[in-house]
Amino acid sequence: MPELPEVDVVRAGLAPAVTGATVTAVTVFDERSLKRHAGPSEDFVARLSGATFDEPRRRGKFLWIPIREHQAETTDPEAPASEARASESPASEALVIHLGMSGQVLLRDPDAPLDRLTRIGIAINSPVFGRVRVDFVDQRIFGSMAIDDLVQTPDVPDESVPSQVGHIARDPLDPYFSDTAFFAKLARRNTGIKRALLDQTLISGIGNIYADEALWASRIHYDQPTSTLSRPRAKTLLAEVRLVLGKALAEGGTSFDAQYLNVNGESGYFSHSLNAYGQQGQPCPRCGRPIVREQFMNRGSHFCAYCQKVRRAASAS
DNA sequence: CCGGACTCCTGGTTGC
DNA sequence: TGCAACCAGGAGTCCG
Repeated sequence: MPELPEVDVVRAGLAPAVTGATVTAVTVFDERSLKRHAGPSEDFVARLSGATFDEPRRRGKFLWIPIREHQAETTDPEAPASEARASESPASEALVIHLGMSGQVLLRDPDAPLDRLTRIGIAINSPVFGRVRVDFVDQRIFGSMAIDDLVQTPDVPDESVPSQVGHIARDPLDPYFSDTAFFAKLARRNTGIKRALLDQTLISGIGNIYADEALWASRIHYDQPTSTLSRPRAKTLLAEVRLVLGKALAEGGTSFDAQYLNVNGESGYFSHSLNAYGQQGQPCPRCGRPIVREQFMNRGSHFCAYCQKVRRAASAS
């Protein structure tokens, strides 16, 4: 399941191909992949056709490509075409991409056969790559594409995000992420730490895999109450989160397959380096006792029952 | 505010 | 061999 590193590999892989590219054709093969688009597929196609893309952006697991300008007929017949043509006007809309559980974005030769699970195909004319196809492939259809309005963020000038991303917190690799604000929110919360790590409105980009990995590295039990985490332990956890995300990012970047122009949402896993996730029954790399798997939050939690125990708050009796 | 249940969804795997 | 049941969970919603 793509988390921040995988999504960022996709962003980085898309950037050289789509930046400055113009959309020449859009095909929606499965409307269910437009579940985050507020409108019918015809509207999606109309708003995307003729669009010119800006550099792709990311927050947490959300990815979007700002639309620099639009050369298709405006949907509002009253609007004078010349007014919307101001060359330096900031993008007001974006193509929003969420990979969900199984989404992939593939850059393909225009004549390449369609993957069986392609849900949306976008043909573009790229200044660098020429004519290519941007295929959205998604087996389980938890992912989606959408055209959404960009809205100014409240805390950083000249920064905007799609309206549907507005509630998503900054991710720990975002330069404007506030560590102290994060610690303060953790202390105020009355919930378990893994729940908090997976709460995209508190800290974004972390999914089940990297939550388990960061908790293992920090020797923290998934259900440790956030309010009982000491500041040093919370700092350690955040540092381990950044470490595990950064490491995956580095490995994902290197596994990028340039020959296929294949921007693959699942290519970034550093499966060789997993210490806890999916390692049930395997010895804990630290103490040798078996990693266990428990059902938690409707998903698997992998941890070392010896290294990672719920600790009482220091003030408790 | 919190947590649990439920929804979306299907290909690959497992089990009979 | 064949088919059904099961499994993976990101994110949103609803309810108690």
